[in-house]
Amino acid sequence: MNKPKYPVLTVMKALEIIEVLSQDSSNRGVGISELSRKLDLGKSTVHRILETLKYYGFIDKNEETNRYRLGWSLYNIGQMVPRQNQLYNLDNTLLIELSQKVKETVNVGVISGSEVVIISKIEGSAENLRVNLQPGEHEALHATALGKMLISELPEEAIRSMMDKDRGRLKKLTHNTITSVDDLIKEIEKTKRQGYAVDNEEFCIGLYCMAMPLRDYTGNIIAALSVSTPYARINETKIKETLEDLKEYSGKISKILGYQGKDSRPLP
Amino acid sequence: MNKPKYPVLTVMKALEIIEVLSQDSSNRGVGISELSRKLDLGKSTVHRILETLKYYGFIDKNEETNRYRLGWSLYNIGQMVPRQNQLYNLDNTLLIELSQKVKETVNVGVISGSEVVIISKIEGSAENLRVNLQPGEHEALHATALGKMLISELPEEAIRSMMDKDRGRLKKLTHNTITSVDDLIKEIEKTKRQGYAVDNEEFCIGLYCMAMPLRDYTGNIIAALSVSTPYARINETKIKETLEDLKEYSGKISKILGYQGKDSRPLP
DNA sequence: AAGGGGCGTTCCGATATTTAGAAAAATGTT
DNA sequence: AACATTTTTCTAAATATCGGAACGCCCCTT
Repeated sequence: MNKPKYPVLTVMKALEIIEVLSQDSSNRGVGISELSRKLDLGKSTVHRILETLKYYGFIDKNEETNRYRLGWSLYNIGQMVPRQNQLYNLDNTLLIELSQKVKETVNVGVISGSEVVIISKIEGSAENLRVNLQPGEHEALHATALGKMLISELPEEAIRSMMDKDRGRLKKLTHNTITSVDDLIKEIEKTKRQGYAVDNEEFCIGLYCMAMPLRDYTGNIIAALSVSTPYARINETKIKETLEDLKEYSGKISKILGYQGKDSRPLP
Repeated sequence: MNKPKYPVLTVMKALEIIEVLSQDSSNRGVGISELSRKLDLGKSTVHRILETLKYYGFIDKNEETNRYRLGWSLYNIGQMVPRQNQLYNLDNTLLIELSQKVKETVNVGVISGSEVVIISKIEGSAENLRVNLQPGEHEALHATALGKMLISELPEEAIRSMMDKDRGRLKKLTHNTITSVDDLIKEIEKTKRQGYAVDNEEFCIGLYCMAMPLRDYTGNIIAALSVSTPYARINETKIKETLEDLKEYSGKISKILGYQGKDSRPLP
């Protein structure tokens, strides 16, 4: 991010103090002089800011040791962040943008039981040929790109137990549907390797789908984002472009959901 | 808490902005004009502060809607708070203080499996007669004040299943030990009502203990604090005084651990 | 299409606030 | 007990903040 045009220096100092305190691994707290040295500020300045932060509960002062550490209001406020940035609160702006870019239908789905549920759908702009999945609809995990993506990071055993098999076979929806659990496991392996899932007329004849994961602040896949295209419009370059776009937007949305990199789960 | 003597007004404004954002239940974010009205600040002022906060990731701006909400650094920093204030990082100052006040041995214990583990011990100053429990030692839950306190808020079923019974009886350590699970349940009820637990020569002849809960930021009992006294030194007034002191210090420590009152778990 | 209201953003001069430093008080160390 | 280090108080100088005014933008109404 670029610097603000008119930064408020005093606020910056306060935030930097908070940052230093948050990096304190000694767990003993940090003293005024230490902060003053680290941030190159006058001791009295640091003192004044610390007292102000303390008044709001953002930091605590240990009266015995005269050291400061993070306070519980920061914890409480921090807890509000995921709640304000949940998937269901997301506005559709990004989805609409993506759908306009790829000119196809865009879906967001989550796992519910052993099915995918569509929680958002933006219709593609190419209007004559499109799929009609409505938000709230449940679909099979094994036959959709969303589904494959959603289960891709579950342990193999969990996947096996989720599949409600009909005499050991998965429900066949088209001639392309993967019906053997072992094959599905292999497909999931491939999905994991590639980082995206494909449904090549496995759910519905004439429909090609690609999906990528949406991760939240824990780093887990909590939803998936897909682009559904009529098979007729599919070709090498379109696939490549769509995957690029999917990557961009799944990344953007994950960022809003708090995903911060490859392995964002806080250490124990 | 009392106001700082020399508050930094600019920082206060920034913190108040954060507080207002954290109270936003619309999940749509808050705009500049709204903040400006709520906090009675100039729009440009709010704008400048928001941009500064954004630069540090403390808040996020939705470029589509021009609204601001809490940012993920606040979440990350918030996550550091419990880690910096864990029970195990607690300095012993308060325990030492308490032990000097009551002139007896003070213990802190947690549940491990179906036993109490002593994680801190401060020896009493009255030196000739004292108990010798070392930190790390495991003791029975049903025969100690710490143990009773620790299980006091568990569901009855959990307590029953924790008690490893010897033919339906609890291990008898002294003639006072509670050996029937039903009696223990009744004792736990009493403990809950009183808010403190007692071990009246149930663990060891000649030893009287009182314990109170240590709660963390979730409001749960994560540890217990006890005072152990040789039976010989026990009398009505001493019990009363000790309970007062235990109350004061268990409160103080719980506060450090983030406990914020009767029901501190943040609302949904 | 034009006008009006709301909003966010830029910029600037007045001035109120912050700042550093010095010094006092408190704390800890030799 | 004297010293060294830290925190806290206080003040005068100056800097950085503030709100107002103006601009541009978007949306809604007329």
